[in-house]
Amino acid sequence: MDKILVPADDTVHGTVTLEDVARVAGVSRATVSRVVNGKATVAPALRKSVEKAIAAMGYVPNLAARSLVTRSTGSIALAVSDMSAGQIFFDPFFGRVVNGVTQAVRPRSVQLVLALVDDEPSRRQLLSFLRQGHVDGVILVSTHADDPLPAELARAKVPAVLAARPPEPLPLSFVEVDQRAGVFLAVDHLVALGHTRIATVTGPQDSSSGRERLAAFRERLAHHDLSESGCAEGDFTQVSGAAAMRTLLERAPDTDAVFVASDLMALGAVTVLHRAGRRIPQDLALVGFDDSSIALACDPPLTTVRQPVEAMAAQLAELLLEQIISPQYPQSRIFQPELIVRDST
Amino acid sequence: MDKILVPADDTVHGTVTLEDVARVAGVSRATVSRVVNGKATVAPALRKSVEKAIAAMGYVPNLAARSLVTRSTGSIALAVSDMSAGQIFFDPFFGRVVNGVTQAVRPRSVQLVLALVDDEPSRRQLLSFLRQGHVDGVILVSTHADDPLPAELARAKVPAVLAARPPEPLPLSFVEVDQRAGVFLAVDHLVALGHTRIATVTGPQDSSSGRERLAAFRERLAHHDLSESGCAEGDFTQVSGAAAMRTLLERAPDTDAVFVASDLMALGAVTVLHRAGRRIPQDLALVGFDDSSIALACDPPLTTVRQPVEAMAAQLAELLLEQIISPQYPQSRIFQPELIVRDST
DNA sequence: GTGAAAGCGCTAACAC
DNA sequence: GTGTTAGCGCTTTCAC
Repeated sequence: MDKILVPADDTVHGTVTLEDVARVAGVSRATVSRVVNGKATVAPALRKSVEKAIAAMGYVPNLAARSLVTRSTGSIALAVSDMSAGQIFFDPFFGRVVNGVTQAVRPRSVQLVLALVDDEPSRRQLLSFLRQGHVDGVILVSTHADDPLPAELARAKVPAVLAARPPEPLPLSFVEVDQRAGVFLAVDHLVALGHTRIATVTGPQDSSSGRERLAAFRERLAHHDLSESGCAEGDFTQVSGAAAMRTLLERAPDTDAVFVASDLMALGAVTVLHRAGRRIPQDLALVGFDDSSIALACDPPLTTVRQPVEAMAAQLAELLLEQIISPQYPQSRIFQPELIVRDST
Repeated sequence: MDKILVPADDTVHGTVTLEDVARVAGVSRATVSRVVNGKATVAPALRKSVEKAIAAMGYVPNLAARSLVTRSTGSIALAVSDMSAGQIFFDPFFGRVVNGVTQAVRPRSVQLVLALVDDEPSRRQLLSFLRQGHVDGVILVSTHADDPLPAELARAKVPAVLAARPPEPLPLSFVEVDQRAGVFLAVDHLVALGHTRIATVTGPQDSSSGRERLAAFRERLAHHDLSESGCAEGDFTQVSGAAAMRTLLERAPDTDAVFVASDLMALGAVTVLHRAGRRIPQDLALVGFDDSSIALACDPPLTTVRQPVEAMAAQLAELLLEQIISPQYPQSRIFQPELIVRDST
């Protein structure tokens, strides 16, 4: 009884139960539960005294107990599946995803569980974690095309949404940027500026975005009756961008413009260009992809194709949350990219 | 009964319970529980048949039920508290923290819940989340010195560890890099190179690391009988680093070396220097702090003070996990930084 | 070594 | 409107 004297702030969770509150407030557990969950059907007077008791006792509901009966946890997982998931945060792109998802779920008091998957054991661990029902669903950011995870999620019937179109059709909702339109924007811009010797630094060709961007690049060049001046593959890292640029400089020295498939790789390319004494954009123009914070870190600031990542991430959360509330047919949402012209072209 | 025929892969979590497994294996729930939790006291024959039933039925334990009785969840929170928590991932520093923590908890099958705190509501939300016991503890990365969160965590008696020394003494374990030693390394290096007109771009002075680095900078300069050539405050962002560098160039044009309190700010400074036609390191030498991936993104690659962030993050997880298993006296661990000499000095 | 039984704290019918 | 009651699926004494 003297628990009432204990200030709420000092209360260790789990000490005070619904039952305790009910006893003190002189009502039943059900009534307290109704008040806690904001159900309308409680007389103002009772509600008042329950609220008082709750405050006085520092009552905090036990999530495990609640979730045991409601079969929902109030949290979702954000899984990043990549061979080098540990390096993933070096690309500000992922920070934007985390941020977008966080902002979207916050008003609903949904928590985010972060899972980095970079090998077989960690994949199994994630799968079993999901099956144990510790989260209500999962947003999967999977970068390589042969990742078995999307298919496994579909089979496991875990509510899931993907941050990209799956390589093969899967009964899963996904969100994507119109890669093709984005690349067209970049190429058209370069062509309009009068460039004719256009090369590209591609993303890894075992990732769908890497592949799609390269295909679109070639398609658009052909559309303009141009052939590619050069092509070097990177893996979306800065170092690989630098290496690819060096290759290009060597193999196709007369290139006058380069479409680089990510801003981070473009940053690597910029450094190589500086060292080689090539001025940007006078000697060589550069267009990136993403419009992450890295685009502004380039010198000169990078012209790039903007993906509305935050909005896409929010949409991802949206789709998942809907899916969780009531199972529905998989849906997809395509976002349009935008060309951001800065000083590198 | 024909559940046995259902392939494990198709099993939706929650369908099969301990009880079901027990019935099929012809044992009691207690025995199944023992097998699942790897208790030794089970006859090999029974264990065998239980395992068979589990596999056949695709049984997955229900975490909520388990956690209701064990009062532990198998997950911890990583909370980032900052006015601009959303921007936090633009600094690769935080990626390293996430990565270090992830790697450390993975072998123990502990999950990571990410919480970004950037305003009053989100702070209250985190606090109540922690009190509800949905995680067993929290690692707090708090950047500003007047953050009430550390004290609140201590009062709430939530197992917690801090990624930096708290401004005022608190009964909480923490991990930190020896800021002073790191700055000394940087200053001594510059002095040894013959620089005498040394300025600094500081971190925000409402953050402890920002303050400590500035204080150490001045202390070490004095030790060498030097006075600072200039001082401009940034907020650890690239943009602020650029602005601060511009200020310095204007107010103290004869500066021949600058200690910049973070790599990201140094990146901003580099750009400004290029534009101003100052060569690095011939006209002006630059030393950063952190050794994040940004240091290599600089042109020239940045000499910087390396914080062993991954190791620190792992230690943080370690301390928290120990704390959770058995409450102990708060401990602190100090890590030694290291000077990484590259081409900017 | 194994099983029976008692809850963990909560929600949701269902009566009143 | 409000209380009573019956579990949710699991772990864990405590007998056997």
